[in-house]
Amino acid sequence: MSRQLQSRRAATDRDLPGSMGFDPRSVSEFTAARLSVYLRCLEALESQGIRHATSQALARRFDLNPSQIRKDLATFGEFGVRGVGYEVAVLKRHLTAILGRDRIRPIAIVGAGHLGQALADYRGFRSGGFAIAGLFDDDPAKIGSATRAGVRVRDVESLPEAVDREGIRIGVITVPAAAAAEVARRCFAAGLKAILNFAPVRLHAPPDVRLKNVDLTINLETLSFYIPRE
Amino acid sequence: MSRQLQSRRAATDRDLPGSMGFDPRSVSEFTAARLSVYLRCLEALESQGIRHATSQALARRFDLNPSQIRKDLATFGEFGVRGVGYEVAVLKRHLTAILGRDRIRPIAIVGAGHLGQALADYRGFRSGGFAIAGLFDDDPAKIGSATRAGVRVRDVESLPEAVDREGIRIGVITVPAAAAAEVARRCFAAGLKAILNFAPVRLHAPPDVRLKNVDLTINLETLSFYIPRE
DNA sequence: TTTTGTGAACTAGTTCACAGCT
DNA sequence: AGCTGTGAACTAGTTCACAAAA
Repeated sequence: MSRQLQSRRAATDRDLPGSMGFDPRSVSEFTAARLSVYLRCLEALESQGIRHATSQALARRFDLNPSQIRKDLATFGEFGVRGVGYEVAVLKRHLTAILGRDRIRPIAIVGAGHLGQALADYRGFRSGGFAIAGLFDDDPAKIGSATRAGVRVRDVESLPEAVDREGIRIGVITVPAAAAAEVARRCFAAGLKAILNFAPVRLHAPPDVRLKNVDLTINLETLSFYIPRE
Repeated sequence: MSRQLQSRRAATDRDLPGSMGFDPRSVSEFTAARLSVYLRCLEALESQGIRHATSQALARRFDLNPSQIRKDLATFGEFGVRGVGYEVAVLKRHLTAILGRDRIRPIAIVGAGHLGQALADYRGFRSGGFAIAGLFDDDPAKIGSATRAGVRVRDVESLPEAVDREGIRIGVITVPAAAAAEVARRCFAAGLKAILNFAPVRLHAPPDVRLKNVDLTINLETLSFYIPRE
């Protein structure tokens, strides 16, 4: 299964789920994450005035295999020219569309603690094509206050309305572990379709919501596992 | 290759690299990350007074397969009792030793921006057995100041000395993209053996240093890739 | 019985190697 | 000649299924 995308069709076909010619669910998370890396790289190349790149040249920048890159791209169409390589502008345009980077994606951050506030102020999100549409909390002491960079903390009760009005699809959970399950439920109920969870608990999402856990403690512990003990 | 750990040896053997009876390098990152999840779960079970658990019972808590758990554990020894299951205290003790959770691991955070400060103040690290040994920056305006929770910002020039004196092995990089490569070099030179990198650049580390990238923008973009576009 | 520990089977992800264009 | 696109081969990770032990 899931081979239906490997066929020799052009990227402009419009006969699969949605309006984009491919079904994202059949693309592995590894591939999706690499697309993001490729796009970032192409933006850099373009700003350096480089108009043209081969899979080999791209592969050297990360430590990746050239066929990996070609396979990843082939999932979505034929963007290269045999014997020549890829035109930076063309490939960038396609990846931009594939990743939805052509519009600004509003995100909601739930949990205005240290981490939530830091993320709300993080400039990398804006430059990455995201916008902090709202920072929410349920603590009356925090609601109405603002982060260092001036993002106002809103009442989490107003989340559904904000999601609705501002077309938010993506939520970031930065509440303590104990509150995470309940907050996740609120996010699902409000209509969010993707959740990045920083709380140190495994949440489980309904089938139409994509969830990714970024557990900082587990990341650190995994790293430290590999340090040789004397 | 790397099958040498699957044999029927007991967990107390001391004949492999280091002093712990197994070579961490031959353990996959997936397995290592799950060990951390298991240990956290066992701590919870123990505090609830539950003395005993089967792989099936553990598997139900996350959405994992019971044989996955048994295989993960079997990498390190035979900790269970056939027909019965695992004794929580016994398994917890072994995982605690395997993950090095039996001592407090000092970490250095380099980059005292929003994110670095938020991480320095994050209580989850402390409760997870880590201690913020130092928060470093090269900006004279920041050096000497303190985070909300009172962590002092130190001069990054003093990193090697701090690493040496305080036995720090783990570094967290939270500087802007442009500074990351140079900061990483300083971390390697100072003797850090594991790096958690939040800067949106792929760094490459010497072979004796373990590096993990946590790129927040790529995480968000990967998530948003799976949201159905109308 | 019951449940572990583990080869065997399976599935997913990566790399190879080459046919097919330019 | 050179590089893409892609089946085939390979490698890593997961799940199955059952012998071994309590």
